[in-house]
Amino acid sequence: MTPKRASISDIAKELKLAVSTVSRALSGHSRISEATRQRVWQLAEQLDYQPNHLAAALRKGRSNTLGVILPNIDGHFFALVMKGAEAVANQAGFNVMLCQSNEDHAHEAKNVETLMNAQVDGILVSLARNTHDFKHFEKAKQRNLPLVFFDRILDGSEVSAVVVDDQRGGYEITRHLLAQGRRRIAHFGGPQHLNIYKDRYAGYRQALEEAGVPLEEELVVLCHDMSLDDGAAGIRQLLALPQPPDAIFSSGDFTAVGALQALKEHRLRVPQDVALAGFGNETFSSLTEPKLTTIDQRCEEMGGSAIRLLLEMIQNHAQPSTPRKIVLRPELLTRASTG
Amino acid sequence: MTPKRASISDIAKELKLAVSTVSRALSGHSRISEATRQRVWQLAEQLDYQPNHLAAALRKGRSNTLGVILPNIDGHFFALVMKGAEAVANQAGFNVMLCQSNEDHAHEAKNVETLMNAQVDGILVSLARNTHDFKHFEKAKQRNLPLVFFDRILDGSEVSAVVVDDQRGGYEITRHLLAQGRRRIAHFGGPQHLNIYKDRYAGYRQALEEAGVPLEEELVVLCHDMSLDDGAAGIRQLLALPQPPDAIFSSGDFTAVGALQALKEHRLRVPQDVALAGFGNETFSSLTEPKLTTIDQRCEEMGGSAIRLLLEMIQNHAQPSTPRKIVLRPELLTRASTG
DNA sequence: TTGAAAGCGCTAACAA
DNA sequence: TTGTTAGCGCTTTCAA
Repeated sequence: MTPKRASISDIAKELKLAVSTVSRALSGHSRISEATRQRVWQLAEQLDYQPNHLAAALRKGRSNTLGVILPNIDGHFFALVMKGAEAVANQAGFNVMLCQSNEDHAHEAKNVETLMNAQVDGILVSLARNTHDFKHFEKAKQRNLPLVFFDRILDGSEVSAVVVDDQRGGYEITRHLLAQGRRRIAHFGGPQHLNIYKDRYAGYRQALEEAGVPLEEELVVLCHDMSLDDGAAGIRQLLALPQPPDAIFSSGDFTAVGALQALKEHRLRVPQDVALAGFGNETFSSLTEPKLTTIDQRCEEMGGSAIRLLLEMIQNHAQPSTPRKIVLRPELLTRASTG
Repeated sequence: MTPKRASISDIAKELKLAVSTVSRALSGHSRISEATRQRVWQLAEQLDYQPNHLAAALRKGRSNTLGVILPNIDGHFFALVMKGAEAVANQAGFNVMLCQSNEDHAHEAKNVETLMNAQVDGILVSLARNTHDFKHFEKAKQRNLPLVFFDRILDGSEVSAVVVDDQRGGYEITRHLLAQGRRRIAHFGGPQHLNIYKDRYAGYRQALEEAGVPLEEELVVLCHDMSLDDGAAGIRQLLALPQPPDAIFSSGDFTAVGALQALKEHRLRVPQDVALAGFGNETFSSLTEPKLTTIDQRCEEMGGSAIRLLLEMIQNHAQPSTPRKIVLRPELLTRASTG
């Protein structure tokens, strides 16, 4: 029924050679006569030989496959990271196995196991929102399986990681608002156990402090899931203040857009009455009216760098090096929403 | 250095059993005494035994891995499809290997080969924009490797596929515009060699015809890549007409938003002066002002259905059934942009 | 119910 | 330069 695919031993038989010879000829080994190499390649082509990676992987103990665990794949950020990651991996001859944790700790733990069973040579991961510990990675670490985190990492864990300098992003965007003459700058922050949101908040505080503008607790709104609704709710809360803000830095673009819509409903003009900035450079951030000032996180670059780091660790597998951390510089995109 | 992971034979040795017995015990075989099953599982747990899928795959000739080829992974549609696909695959105990063709035919051909070498049990694919033939899938088909296409398919090819009823989508959205009293309805169409754009255009024509509204050639604008710019250019072209349209159905949301922006620049009100509808339900389509009427394509469902179909084909691998085509019903989302 | 043995397709050490 | 052989870890007959 199914035409049996040609194997190395088929070629060997046909050519009356040893399988090892054929294997060497195919893998471009040096100690092989030009004549046999030719014959082997020719027959391989003719039989449409396709190497069986599974067998090679089993034998070599390397699958040439990388695992990637993402909280989700819809959504701009992770999709772009994945794009960068896959490109670099493929270039290096590695396949990529994708798992989604669906923002769930338990699911994430299962993903790790799945990927280990699949014998991936390394794992790239961004943590689920409700992951607070490192337990489910310990097994992988014990096995000396290369592990790289990106974006959402666990503070204090001894692992390699690629992140964008979130604090700098928060700092630059706040400074930009200050430079526009704003003084009552509110902040929409995300869950503070996640490094990214903590750092963005820290950047905000740093900029204020440097400018000698006191931090007003009442202007800081911590959101749950950085949704549109969070933004609208935040606006309601802020407008109820005796002295509302004249600018808002939101740690996420969705929340910023939610805020934008709410502000419009309250007949407040952006940026004249309130300047508004987001974070993340989502697709839609350049489609709102006014267009949203935001921070670009170098998503593709992040994915690419992370995979490169992972590949490096796989190559140097012998000596488990000390964890490395790559910090990318975020890019401030000033647009109409901040005047 | 790396702690060697426990294998079946390790367990066998320790327990003085045959590897075959241990294998059966672990895989829940029936003909096994309860006592040994217990002993085996206990030791497996203790040694933290993790099955080596590679070895099992090699032996069984099934890798429990599916390949997915997408034109790209950024962008709402494919990301959501992937989400649905991955979820269903995982549920069924399959891993997913992701490849991006980057909208390039040659790259796509290479992806097919890569996945075949990786011994995937089936491939799910949506065609690159510049793919016009089926050659690079022939090899897979000859090998009887289950193949499912989705969304972007090749007309006339004998393969299983999951698509959304694009014609119905175009039809419903045009009927909706007609119901709003619009009569000069323009259309932004995409590359007509792609089934999706051809069908949306066909739905448009069908609705006009049924309503007895003649098709005006001058109101049909064919775009290259359905970008924002295409939308803006389209508007310029349409507004130069002696009699501009009172409604526009764009085959894509991006183009629709480009049109929206251009219309605003020309001080035309949406929907009062021109009603505007897109296609695809991109995230941003509900964030524009006014919100965009559009068509939801059931992305996640499409991915899930496609994988289910693929799994079915893998199960029934013995008798290669006739190709099946699943057609999902699109959902019209009427929002403010059409009044 | 358990065991022995073969083999999936490939690579790599050792021998010739 | 080529061949022989062992074995990666697992499943699956066949035999006991």
